[in-house]
Amino acid sequence: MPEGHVTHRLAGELTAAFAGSVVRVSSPQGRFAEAAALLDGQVLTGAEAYGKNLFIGFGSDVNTELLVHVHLGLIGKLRLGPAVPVAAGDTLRLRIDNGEQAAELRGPQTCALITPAEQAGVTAALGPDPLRSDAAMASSWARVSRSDRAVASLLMDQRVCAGVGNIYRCEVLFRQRLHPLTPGREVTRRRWNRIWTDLTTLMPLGVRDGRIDTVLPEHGPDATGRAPRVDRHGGEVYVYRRAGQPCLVCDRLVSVQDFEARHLFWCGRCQRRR
DNA sequence: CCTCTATGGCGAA
DNA sequence: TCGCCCTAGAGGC
Repeated sequence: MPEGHVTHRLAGELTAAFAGSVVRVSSPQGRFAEAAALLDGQVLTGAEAYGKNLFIGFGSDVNTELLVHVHLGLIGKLRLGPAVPVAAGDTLRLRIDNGEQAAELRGPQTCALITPAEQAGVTAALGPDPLRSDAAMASSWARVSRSDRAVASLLMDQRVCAGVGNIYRCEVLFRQRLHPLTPGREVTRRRWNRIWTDLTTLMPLGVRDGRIDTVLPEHGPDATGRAPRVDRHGGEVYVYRRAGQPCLVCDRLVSVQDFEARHLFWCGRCQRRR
């Protein structure tokens, strides 16, 4: 269940564990069996993340390099751990094993064998990724500033900025005190700049910690004396999945609304259209 | 045991 | 806009 911080963290873990070594590749569940057989016994060259997309490279020769494109979707999981035998009937789509450690992929939206050219096609369709040093935020501003769509919608659009999901979207809008339904056209360049900068602050912390924490120290349990409110996803947040609970800043009950097939959370007092 | 939900995105209508 | 896809954990009975 990933936003961009998860994919980037996984890319680092995969590279650290497997880069440069010959690996066994299999698909116990069967859906990726043909491709897995092709990769089995090859060298894993490294892994790279772009937004919510993860690319795992195989092959010793640049000309014959192949990549596994993984997108976890809503429910996919990729875990690294000690190599243990696969249980019968396991839902394991992809397994990578170097004899010591194993990576196990379950429930992905995408697990496909692609060429470098196809990878370039995937990334070309994505907006700048706040977690990448090559991110050009100007391209996201260009889209936002001429859109009538709500800023909440634009933030989730991977063509606008890659890697942001529902938690980061709701939280960054709270932190910047911006109402989620503000049309992109009404977002000033200065304000979008702050949103972008905030994402480039928050998301690396998510990669480092493996969880999304967005609450500033002055609103946290240490300063306020209240109990920490850690969401099931593992982090402490202002509004995400806190509907009906008091805002950590103003005590107004947090609002929720279904919006484009997702839950949108915000504080009706702290967050204004502007 | 069943039902619901979830950090997502696609294609059909 | 809706249904659907993939899986696992939480909660209800």
